[in-house]
Amino acid sequence: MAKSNEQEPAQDTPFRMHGDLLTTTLLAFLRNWNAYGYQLAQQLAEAGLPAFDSGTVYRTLRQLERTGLVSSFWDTSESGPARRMYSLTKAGDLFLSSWIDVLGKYQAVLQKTIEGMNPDRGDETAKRSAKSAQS
Amino acid sequence: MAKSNEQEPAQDTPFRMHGDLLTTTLLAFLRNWNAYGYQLAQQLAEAGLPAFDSGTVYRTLRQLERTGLVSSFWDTSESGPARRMYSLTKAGDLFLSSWIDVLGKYQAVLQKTIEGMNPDRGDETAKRSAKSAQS
DNA sequence: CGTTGATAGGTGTATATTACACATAGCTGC
DNA sequence: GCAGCTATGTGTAATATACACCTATCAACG
Repeated sequence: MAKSNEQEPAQDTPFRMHGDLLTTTLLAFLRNWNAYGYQLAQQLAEAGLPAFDSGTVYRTLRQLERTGLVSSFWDTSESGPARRMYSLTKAGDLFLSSWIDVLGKYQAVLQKTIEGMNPDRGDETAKRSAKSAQS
Repeated sequence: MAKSNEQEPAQDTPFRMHGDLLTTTLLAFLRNWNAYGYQLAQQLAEAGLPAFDSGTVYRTLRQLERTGLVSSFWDTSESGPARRMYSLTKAGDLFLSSWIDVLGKYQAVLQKTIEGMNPDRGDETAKRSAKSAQS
């Protein structure tokens, strides 16, 4: 007993590669310039982020609009298909700011993990089980 | 026309505060030490991250186990209710590493947003609409 | 004119994830 | 016994996502 079944290769990694990161990143882009969905989807790809489904991008933008974080209007000034131009609202800006804070906290936690956070030198070979002596 | 309906206060912010961040953070904690669910949920809270539902934490851990990123065994060495002790598998370690890279990219994007990425000085008052002259 | 291809914005749906409420069980103190 | 903390779960409704698919505009080509 007390045997951990190590190393069985992960079946298929059924993880969503995204989460609120899509929402946050879209708002971030819109903080600098107004843009339309097709363009945002491209910027996402160019930024080296994992590929997003364009349908998801469009749907997410509409949802952001429903909740008041962005606003949009049809732009027919250019030739070609009409574009729905989005811009960040004040509420969206506030939301983004708070989310950037949260993201920073996650980053801090992960950063500590990478560096090996224990001041008493983390002994790699003998992983401590739990934080033994504490409280 | 072409009027954007600004400032309508967001209805209720129906956003999940988490995403794969929970998965990633759990794996990150397990990289340093083995732990059980209750403990991990506490560490999450102590790290200043937005509160997680404990049920979600437990469910996520089981799911991580199903996919082979962590392994577990019942620990009855201490008094009190039995604990399911988790540890990171090799697959989990690899997965975590790649995810930290991805997270870094998101951070980079958001960071640029904060700093005001345009070298030509972003004029706050006159937000450029789209990346006008380009291509 | 017809068709192809790029641009642009969607929808339907099956599956996955999550928050919320609630359930179970061990153990301690009274 | 029983209240309360520890510890781990489940049921379910709401939400989110990937994948496949659809519509429409416009430019170029023959």
